[in-house]
Amino acid sequence: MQRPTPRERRQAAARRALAEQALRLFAERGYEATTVAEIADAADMSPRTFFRHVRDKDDAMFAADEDAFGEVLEAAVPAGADAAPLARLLHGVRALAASAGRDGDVKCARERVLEENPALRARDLAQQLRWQQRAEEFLRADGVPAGEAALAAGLALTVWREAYRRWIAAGGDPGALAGLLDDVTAELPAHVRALGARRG
Amino acid sequence: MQRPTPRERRQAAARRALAEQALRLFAERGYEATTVAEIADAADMSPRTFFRHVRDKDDAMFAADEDAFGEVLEAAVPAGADAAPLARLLHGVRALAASAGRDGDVKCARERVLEENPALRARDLAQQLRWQQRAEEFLRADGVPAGEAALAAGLALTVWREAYRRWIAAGGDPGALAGLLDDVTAELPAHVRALGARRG
DNA sequence: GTCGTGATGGCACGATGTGTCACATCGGCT
DNA sequence: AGCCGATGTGACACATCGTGCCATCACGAC
Repeated sequence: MQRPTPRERRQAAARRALAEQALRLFAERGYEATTVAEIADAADMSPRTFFRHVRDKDDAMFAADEDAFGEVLEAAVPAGADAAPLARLLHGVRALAASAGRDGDVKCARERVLEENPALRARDLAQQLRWQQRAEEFLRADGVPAGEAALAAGLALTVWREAYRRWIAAGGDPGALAGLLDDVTAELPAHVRALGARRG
Repeated sequence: MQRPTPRERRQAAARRALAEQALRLFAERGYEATTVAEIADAADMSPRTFFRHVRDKDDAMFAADEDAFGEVLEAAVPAGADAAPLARLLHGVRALAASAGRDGDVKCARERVLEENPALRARDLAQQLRWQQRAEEFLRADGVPAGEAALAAGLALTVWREAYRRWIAAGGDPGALAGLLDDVTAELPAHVRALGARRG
């Protein structure tokens, strides 16, 4: 977490501007109806420069978030291989909720755009998969067996996704995400217990 | 399940040919290096007709599977709202394993292609999300509350994905998928129990 | 055999994404 | 201050993607 160089600062600013303008334009006139030239123009750069900052049109909307999330998560997962893997990951997810659960209006608008555009939704899911894989590697680096780490990471992501889904459905009240996360976590045992109790 | 018309038969044959040739070409020379014109040519149709059968280049690879999977799953989920939601879904998933766990070589090749091409992986994840949503709707149609149905669907998909991942990692032995599915299911209680036992 | 419906192919077009070169701008250096 | 290398930016050309449009062809009904 050393201070960014001027170069990095300008690049980050450009990515933020692109993400903001892309989300705005996608929400206003739709994803397909928005051209790269328009996004680039709204962010004060040439179309050619647009592709220097982001990989493609989809990437523009995700350019901002990609940096922060992973770092927040990994920094908040407590070390110590004695605790349960899923418990450790959920601790990190809770910290992520505190960070991500603030500007609910923007997140709701973003979710509306994702809902209407399968290509963007797919991109979002791919990003979530990368988080899951990073969480899995994190556990394995602490000696957790591969299969156990992968399953724990998958479960943690499922809990996060369901809590986030409920949060958006409820309007994105600031601060409510953490409580929903606890709700979903508390519901896990019931699902699994009922599974084991099935037909003796 | 009425017999298909000649038109539907030809269309299905075209989609199968496209999926087969697309997977082959993507595996041979890479996704980016393969043009739509080449896939269309390998499947004996003009580029223009290519886009009549599949939405875009990505879609060519998924054109075949999209039909079967969902039907198999939904047909195998037992009705009866008295059983636990997750148990019902996992029963359907087990039937899916019996159907999908056969030609492991093709599935491994397919997975290699997905691993090397984020765009295709994203498409695959989007398809999995659609399955999850269909499973959720299926439960809700039987009176399961929304939140419970969504979480159960998410958990079922997580179990499926982890079992499938292990199956591919182990080489895709025919018939081994069902056993891995049972393994992962059996590991669920440990993760959740350890979660509850954490700090009193 | 003829006609109509639907599938196909060919053409043109806008949009996406990349290679390449030229210019501007910012930093350190004397 | 003035120079100079490095990096960022713009402009053009280009291949590919995906679609609208119309002409053509195959197949079934009569």
